[in-house]
Amino acid sequence: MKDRKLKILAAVVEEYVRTGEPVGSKAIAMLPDIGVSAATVRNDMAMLEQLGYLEQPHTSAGRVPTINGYRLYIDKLMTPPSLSGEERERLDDMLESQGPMTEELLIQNATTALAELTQCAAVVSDFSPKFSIISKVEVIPTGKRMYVILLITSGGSIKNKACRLEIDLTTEQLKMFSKYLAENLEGVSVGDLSEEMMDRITAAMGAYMMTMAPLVQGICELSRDLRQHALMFSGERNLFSYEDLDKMEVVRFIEHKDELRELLDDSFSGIRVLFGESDDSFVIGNSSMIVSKYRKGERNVGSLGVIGPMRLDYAKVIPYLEYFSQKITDLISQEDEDDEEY
Amino acid sequence: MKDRKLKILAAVVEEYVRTGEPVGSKAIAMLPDIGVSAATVRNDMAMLEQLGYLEQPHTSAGRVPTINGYRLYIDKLMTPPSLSGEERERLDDMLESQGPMTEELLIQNATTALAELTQCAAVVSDFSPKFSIISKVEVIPTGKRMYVILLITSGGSIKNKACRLEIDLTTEQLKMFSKYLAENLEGVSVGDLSEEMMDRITAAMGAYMMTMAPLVQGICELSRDLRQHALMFSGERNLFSYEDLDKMEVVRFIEHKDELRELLDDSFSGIRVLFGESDDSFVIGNSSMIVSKYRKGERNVGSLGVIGPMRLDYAKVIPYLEYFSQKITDLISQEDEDDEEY
DNA sequence: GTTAGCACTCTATATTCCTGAGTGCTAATT
DNA sequence: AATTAGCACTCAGGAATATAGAGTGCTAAC
Repeated sequence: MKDRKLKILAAVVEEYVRTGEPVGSKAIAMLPDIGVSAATVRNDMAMLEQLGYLEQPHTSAGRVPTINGYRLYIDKLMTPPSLSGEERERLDDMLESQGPMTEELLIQNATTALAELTQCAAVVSDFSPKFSIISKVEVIPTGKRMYVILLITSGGSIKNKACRLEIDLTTEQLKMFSKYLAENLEGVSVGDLSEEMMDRITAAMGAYMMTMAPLVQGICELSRDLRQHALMFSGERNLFSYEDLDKMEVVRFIEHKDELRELLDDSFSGIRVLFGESDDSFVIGNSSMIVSKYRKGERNVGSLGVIGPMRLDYAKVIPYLEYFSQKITDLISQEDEDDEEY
Repeated sequence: MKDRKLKILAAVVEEYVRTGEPVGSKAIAMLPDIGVSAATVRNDMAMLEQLGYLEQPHTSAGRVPTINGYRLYIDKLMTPPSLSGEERERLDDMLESQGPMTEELLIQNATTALAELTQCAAVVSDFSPKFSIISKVEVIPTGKRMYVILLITSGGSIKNKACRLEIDLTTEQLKMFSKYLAENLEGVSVGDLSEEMMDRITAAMGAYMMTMAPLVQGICELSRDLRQHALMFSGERNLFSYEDLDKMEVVRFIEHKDELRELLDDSFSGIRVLFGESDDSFVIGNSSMIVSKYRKGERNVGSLGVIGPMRLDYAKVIPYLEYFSQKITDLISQEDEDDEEY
C-alpha cells in the first residue's frame, strides 16, 4: 500500500487517540508532515475505509479507526519511543519496596505501577509459585490441639494455615513428623506436590494416620494454594473514568475472574493485543487488553496485562509493559539462580 | 403530631423506596390502610412538607422524603420484622467457613454476607486484634541469614514476616532469643506492645543488639500491623448498579479509606444512620450508611457498616446488621473466654 | 495524481409545542 | 372542624421542528 496512505492511517489513529473525536480530512491535512491537501486526504481516507481500516460513525462525520486499523497501526505503523535512562530508573523505583523482596511483592508492585502509569487497570496472572521450590516446612504447636503449618518457598512466599487435631502430639511425635516432612518435601518443586505424594505421607504415618490427617490435609491445601494461578488486579477504578467504556460491562468483566484467567493463560509469547467485542471472551465494548508474558528461566510463568479503552496510546503503554515483563523475568530468574547456588 | 400524618409519611417513604419515583397523593390514598381521600392526603402532605419531612422535586411532581423524613421514619415509624428461625439459620450458615475460624475470617464473612444480602457495599473497621493477646512468637531460620518471624494471637490470626540479618545466628543465640521473646511477649495484649517495650528488648540484646535489630524491627512492624484498624470492603460493585449514585463519587469515596475509617471509628454505640451530603465527610450524594458496633466483652472493637442508596429498605437491612453485629460480638467474646480458661 | 469548489448529508443543539401527572385552593359535605 | 369533590394551574419531559456547521463525495480544473 502506498506510503502516504499508511502515514494518514497512523495520523488518524494518533489524532483519534488524542482527541476522542472522529477526525476529519482537514485536521489531518493540517498536520505538519502530511503536506497534501484535504481533498487528497479525503480520497485516501475513502480508500482506507474501503480496505476496512477506518469507518465513519455517520456520513457527515470524520473517520474513526476500526479494530483492523488499530491492529495494523500497532503491528506496523507506530514507533514506540525507547525508554530513556531516567525513565528506566523511575520505573525501577516503582518496583522496589522496602523489606525483603518476594516474587509476589515484586509482581504486585509491577501491577500497581502499570496501573498508575497508564491510568488503566492492570492485571497479572501469576503461576510462578508452581515452579518454585519448597525451602522449609514447619509444624508449630500453638495451643491445645492447635498447630500452625508454615510453608516457605524459594520465591520468598510464606504461607501458613492453622489446624486443629483430635489429640495433642507428644514432642516426640512432632519431631518425627517434622523431620519426615523436611526430608520428603524440602527441595521439592511446588508443581510436583501431587495428591499421591500426600497419600504416601499419610500412609507413612502408620498408626498415627488418623491423628495426623488434618495436618497432611493442611499441607495439601497450602500447596494447592501455591499451585493455583494467582490473579491480581490493580487500578480497576481507572476504568470508570473512561466515558466510552460501559460501567456495567467493566464490573461484570472484573467479576468473572475465571474467564480472565483463561484469557491470560495461553501459551502465546511476546506482546499480544486483544480487542473487546472482537474476541468472544473479552467482552468490554470499546476496550482493549495488552498482554505480555514474563518468564522464569526459559519458562513462561505469568502474564502481565493492561486493560483500557481501545482508544489507548499503545506506543506509550507497550514499552512500559515490555520493560516490566523483562524486569520481572530478570529478577525472578536471578532469584532462582541464587537459590541453586545456595 | 397526628397519627394519620405519620402513617402517611411512612407510606410515602416505603412507596418511594419501592418505586424510586416521587409519590403522589393518589397513590397513597389508594393504599389499603389509609382510608381517606387523595385531597386529605394532599393536605397532610403539604403539612409534612412544611415540617421538613417531605419535598417536591418540582411543583407538579409527587413527594420525596427529605433526610429528616428518613430519619423520623427510621427512628420512630418503621417496624423492622424480627428474623424468623429459618432466616437466622441461613445467616449463621453464611458466617461459617470451613477450617478453623479466626476472628478475621469471621468478620470477613460477615461483610461478604451483608453485601450479598443487601445488594449494597458492606464495610468493616476492625480493631479487635489490638485487644487480643499474643499467644506465640517464633523465629524460624529459613535460609542463609534469612529468618521468618511468626506471631500468633488469641484471635487466631497468624502474621509472619521475613527478615534478613547481617550474620547468621548460632543455634544457641536463636534459642536464647526465642526464649526471651516467649517470656516477654507471650500473654501480652497486642495493644500493650509499645515502642518502649521494643526498645527494652533491643537493649536486652546487649552485644547482639546490632545483629538482632532487624528481628526486633520486624516484630515491631508485625505488631503495628495488628494494632492498625483493618478496613475491609465487600460488594463495592453493587453500588454501581444504583442509578441515583454518582459513580465518580463512589469511586472517590472508596479510595479515601482514611476518611471512611474516621467515620467508622467513633465511640457511638448502637445503630447509627448517616446520610450522604448532610455529613461533611460522607460525601456520596443520595446515599446512606448504616453503622453498627460489635464488641469484645464490654468493649467496642469494631464497626460494621452498610453503604447504599438513601432509598434503602431500612426496615429490612437494619435487622440484618443488628444480627450480625450481635453474632460477631458473641463469637469473639466467647473465644476470649476460651482463651482465659486455657 | 492532486486540488479547489460546491452541493449534499446528517448530527447535534436549540426552540417550540403538547400532554398529563400532580398540585393548591375553594366550596360543598359530613 | 375535618373531609372531600371539583377545578384551574404548573411544570417536566417527550415529540416535532428548525438551524447551524462539520465533513463528505464528486466534478472539473490544474
